[in-house]
Amino acid sequence: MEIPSKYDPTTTEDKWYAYWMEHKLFRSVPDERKPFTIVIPPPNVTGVLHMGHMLNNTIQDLLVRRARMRGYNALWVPGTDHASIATEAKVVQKLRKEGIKKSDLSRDAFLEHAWEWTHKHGGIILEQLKKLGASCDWERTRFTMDEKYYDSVIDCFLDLYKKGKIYRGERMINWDPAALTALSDEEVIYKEVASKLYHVKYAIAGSTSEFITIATTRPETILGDTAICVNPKDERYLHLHGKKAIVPLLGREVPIIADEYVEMEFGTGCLKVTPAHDPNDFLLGEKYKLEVVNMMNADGTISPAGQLYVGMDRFEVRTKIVEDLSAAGHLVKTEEHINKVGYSERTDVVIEPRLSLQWFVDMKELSKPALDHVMDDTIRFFPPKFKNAYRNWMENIKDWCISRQLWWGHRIPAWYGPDGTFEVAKTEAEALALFQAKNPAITASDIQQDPDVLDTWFSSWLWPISVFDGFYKEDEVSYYYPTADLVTAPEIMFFWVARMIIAGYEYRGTFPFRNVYYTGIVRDKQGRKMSKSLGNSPDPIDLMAQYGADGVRVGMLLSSPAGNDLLFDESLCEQGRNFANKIWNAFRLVKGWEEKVDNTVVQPESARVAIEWMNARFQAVLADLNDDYDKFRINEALMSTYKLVWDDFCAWYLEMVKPAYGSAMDATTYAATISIFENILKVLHPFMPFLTEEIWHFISERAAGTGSLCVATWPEANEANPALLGKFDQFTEVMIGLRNIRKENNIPQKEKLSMKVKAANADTTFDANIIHLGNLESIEYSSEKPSNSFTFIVNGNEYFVPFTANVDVEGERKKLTDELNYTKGFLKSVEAKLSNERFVNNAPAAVLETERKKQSDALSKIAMIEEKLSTLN
RNA sequence: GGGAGCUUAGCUCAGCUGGUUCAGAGCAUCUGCCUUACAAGCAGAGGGUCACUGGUUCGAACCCAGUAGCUCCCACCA
Repeated sequence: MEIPSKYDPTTTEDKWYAYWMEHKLFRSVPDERKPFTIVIPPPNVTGVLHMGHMLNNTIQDLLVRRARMRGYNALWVPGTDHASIATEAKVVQKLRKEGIKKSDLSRDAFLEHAWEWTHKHGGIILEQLKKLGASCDWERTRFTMDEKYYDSVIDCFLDLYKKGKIYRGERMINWDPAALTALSDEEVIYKEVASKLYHVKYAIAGSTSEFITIATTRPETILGDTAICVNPKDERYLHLHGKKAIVPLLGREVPIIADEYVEMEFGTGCLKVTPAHDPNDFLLGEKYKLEVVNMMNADGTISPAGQLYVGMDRFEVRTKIVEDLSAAGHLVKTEEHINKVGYSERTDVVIEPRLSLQWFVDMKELSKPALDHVMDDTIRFFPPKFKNAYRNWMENIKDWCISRQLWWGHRIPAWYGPDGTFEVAKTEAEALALFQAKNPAITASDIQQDPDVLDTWFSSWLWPISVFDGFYKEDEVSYYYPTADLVTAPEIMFFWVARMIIAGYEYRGTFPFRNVYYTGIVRDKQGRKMSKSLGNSPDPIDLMAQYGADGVRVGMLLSSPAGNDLLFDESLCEQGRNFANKIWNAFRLVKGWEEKVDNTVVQPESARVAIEWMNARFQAVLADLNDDYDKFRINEALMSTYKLVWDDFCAWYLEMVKPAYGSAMDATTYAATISIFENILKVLHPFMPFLTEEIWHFISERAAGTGSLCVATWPEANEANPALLGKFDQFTEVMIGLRNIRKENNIPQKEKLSMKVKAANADTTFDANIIHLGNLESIEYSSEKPSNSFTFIVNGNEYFVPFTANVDVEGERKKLTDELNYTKGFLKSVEAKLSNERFVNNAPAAVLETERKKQSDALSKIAMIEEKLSTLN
């Protein structure tokens, strides 16, 4: 059979993914095994795969595949999020392109479009995840608007309402004038912008000469002014307390009040108060019973209450009113000013603080267990530094505004009667019954359901429960919940992670996941966040086509410790691809031996030792690997595996057991090599599932399905034999010594050499390999020190390779002299330490001991080198 | 304004309890090799004031204080 010298992932990947699906190897149902569960952070239903997903899902797949191999009943639940505002925005945009305005459509007609869009684009991302190799149980794919899931969201609302945790209230909320909806605080992004601070003077009522000057960045809100406020301690304005000011352009008289809230140092120390359009002003308004003038419409235009500029956009008005103020002589000056302005996360328009009736969740009590159990490490954060931010947020948690003025989502189960009262109920019939209990005359046509939907996160916070229909049946949720690990981005720690923990304690009485692994942000080489608008993000599908899914997986994991941003560079994928190719070629070599196996050939000593060592080495790395996984040091686990394969297995082991060209191989060595290779494939599998599965089946016939590598048993941990590993290190040093002699003196590898050893610590374990790999005639042990030889020292043993024909004796002398000088310098530093009385008196015995050993070793080495120098002639 | 974190080789980062894993890894670079698994490879080599300043200690990349720079999170200074 001819195997190509380069690994070709394209056909392999599709073949094995189909195989895994066909044999339902990712399927999980409860059984007697211990469960290991991961729920996917559901991507937006109409989203496409980006690099962040790649990183995130590669890690999840890695964890779940390893757990599966370790005998857990491993389940990775996939699904998508309806992403109410994001999806609705996309649908609105698409309709606009077709010349349809949302406002022209009925709710039902709009939802029909939205579902159509969802069915068309929904699940693309899940198909893309399959390309990556994601081992999800696809039969369980959930959507946050599935019928049952929808029900659980509504039931959760009803439950919290009954518990008095949900209330409706008029609050200052963040209003998105483009999407025409309220946003939670977390959906507002503050950006520093260069703006202007306008100083505007207001006349004092009853005086023609007196003025008071305020400073504002939003002059258009002057239309909503109902007071002027100064600090009571501010001596500049004492004389104005209790007087009234006249709002420019409008001529409205407003009170001048005094409150500590005003900073005397900022601006003029004098603040205009617009209770309807600023959260702080709103509080002042409540405190001083001020009039509330709501001068802005939902879309950011001026309302009739503003009196002037009615119907104009808020930003046009800003320009216009400044001109008018200036013309009327009210503008004192304009300063450049940097301030922070809130933008909508989704639509990127400036948020308008707006007074409105919204639904809220009272978070104070609900969140308590969620705070405590992260702080006491019941739920562990990786890296733990995020506990700080979490605590900070949880300790200052505010009520959660959960209503959104959108159509796409879970509709709020509240109905309003003709008198404005409301009832919360699961269905309209139930609501009607509640109304009729109070007033039998009310009919269905008298009541109307709240038009708003719930915040997306009000559904996704139930994800770890509701994917198992945990609100309705126990069989699955009691088995799979709490889940094992959650892999997500720190950006959604408050949006999602914290709230899932809260819901978990509220509805299951325990944590939703044991570990939270926070990935970093995938950035480009210059450290910029990858984004569509910058165009700096490669298409993951293209990448996988180019480097193979395994190559990209390795590339993603090579340099991404938890919580650290990943500076992505395609060369990482290249390295991943090269690694895949290396493994492939190791396989080709081993496969090539199969037909050379000869039962009559006796196993060479060199191979016997090599096998023993390789097994020990494997065990040592396996121990590290398991430890790295436990600590979520994913990139270190990968690097250990990388070195195990490349350095230990390929560079050393395979060379040690490789039979001479054309020679046969003994059966024992071949079998052992296959066994080692299989173990290596197992630990590689979570990183590179496709390639390893391919080789696994090339190695031998496997039972259909059950013989798949992804359900093979993770290698058992055993003693590593550290003594042998130590001897091996010594062996490699001898080999390096020999290679250097050849290299420096241009002695071809083909030329056989002989070697003599004056051994202080004779150990012949690896001699057969030294002869084999070093291409030596022999190794002779003697107490003699042969002259005219190349020499090197390893662990107190002196190695001599007699000069061959054309030798540079001077060069050899210089080399020895350099080494001598270095060793003398080293000795000097050690002796300086040892002659320091305070060191000798204070350092622990063990440290002292090693220093003394260093000293004696250096002394004997110096003696050896000097002696060798004297034998050169 | 408050908080957290970071600064170690050209790049990305390890360095866990202060001392034999103590100055490391991978990549990149340079040199020599198409050696019958692999040039997507092999054999070697160079490269660091551990941000800076001081302190503690017999001993500091590591602990403490300060300084500088960078990053992130939180917060309504108009």
